[in-house]
Amino acid sequence: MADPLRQHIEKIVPLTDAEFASVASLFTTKKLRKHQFLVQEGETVAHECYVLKGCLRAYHLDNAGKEHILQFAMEDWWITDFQAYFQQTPATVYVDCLQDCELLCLTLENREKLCAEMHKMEHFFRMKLTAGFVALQQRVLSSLNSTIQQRYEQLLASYPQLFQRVPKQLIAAYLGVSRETLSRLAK
Amino acid sequence: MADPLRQHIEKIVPLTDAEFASVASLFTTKKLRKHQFLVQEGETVAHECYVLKGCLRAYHLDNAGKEHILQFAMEDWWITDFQAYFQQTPATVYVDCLQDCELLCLTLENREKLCAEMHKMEHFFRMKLTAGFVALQQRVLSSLNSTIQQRYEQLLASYPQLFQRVPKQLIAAYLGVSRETLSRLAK
DNA sequence: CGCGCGATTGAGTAATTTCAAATCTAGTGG
DNA sequence: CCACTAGATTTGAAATTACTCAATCGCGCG
Repeated sequence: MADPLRQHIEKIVPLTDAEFASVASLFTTKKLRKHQFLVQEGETVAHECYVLKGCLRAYHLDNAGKEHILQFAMEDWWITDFQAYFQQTPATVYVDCLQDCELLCLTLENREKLCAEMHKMEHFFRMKLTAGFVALQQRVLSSLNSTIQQRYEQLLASYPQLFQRVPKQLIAAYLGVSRETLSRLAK
Repeated sequence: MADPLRQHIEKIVPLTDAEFASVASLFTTKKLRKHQFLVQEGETVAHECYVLKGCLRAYHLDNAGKEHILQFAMEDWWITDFQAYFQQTPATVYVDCLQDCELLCLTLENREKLCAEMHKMEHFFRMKLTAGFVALQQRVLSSLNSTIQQRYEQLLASYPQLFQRVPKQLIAAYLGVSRETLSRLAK
């Protein structure tokens, strides 16, 4: 049978059945409906979550009440307020569901336990972070050197599924332009 | 005696003398003068570098000939074209010296060897990546929700030494505004 | 002294935002 | 099946902001 988490991990490190069982035992499942919050500003953040099903976003609410989207997550992605999670500080962003979701949740304590006890899993998380780091650098770079038009097209080319699942105004809040401007660019 | 690299690593994991010796043996030193390149676009990237002395920047040159600065690095920081280094693809950015520099260089092969053979070092690199990931998310967020004025002030507050060492036009190229606009904001 | 680099200033231009209104779309209940 | 509604998208026009281009200023160094 296909276990998405196992497949996800085994893209990077092979696991025996026993190893995977002990990994999986540290996750808890969570189901949330559309519009429910996984994280709210000011809360402590207990988990990072692997998305089995659904679509979420992490966003910051500024003083003027505008939402700025830091990250989307769909199946096979991870999401939380990573700063608050890793540093165990109060959340500065909201994470909510854009669709009904099923998640696998891991506490920081269990994450560190996994890393300490299974070298393979520390390797896995390091590889995931490496990819995430590079992706974020590319995002910073594209915000510096690309037009909004180009960034819109790159996003569309990279994640076409995203455009089927979320309204365009959220794409605008991710790219950092007003929905009106995005609408005019998409022509 | 103070070995900066050892102190840097031991902020995260303690090492015996023998362990540090085997870590250190995998680094090579490199000295570069101001204006010399550590990485040029199109090259393969052999090393990531820990900065012992000096100041560097990683920047992208766009079609119009404008420079967009992805990262600065000073003493106790790491720099390279991380995408090209980790993925072993041709460099897309330039890295050059803003001052005379002394670097400790590590190949990807040796990095992976260290991680495979010393669990402690894989932990070290994972922790560094975690911090880097969070810092990049914060940079993305601040580019979405803060004015240039605020980002300038935050940068000044976080890295006052940077402003002593690099011309303001490079700060502008890092923040993503023209030097004229930055000059007007700094009042 | 004069050169070169960096920083500043001014004026005109281009792009994006804001605000308001109109239009479109999907889901709901009758 | 149709009307209604809420949310999403589009359009228009004015206001704001940053950009470009050009000129000037300031300063350290040969």
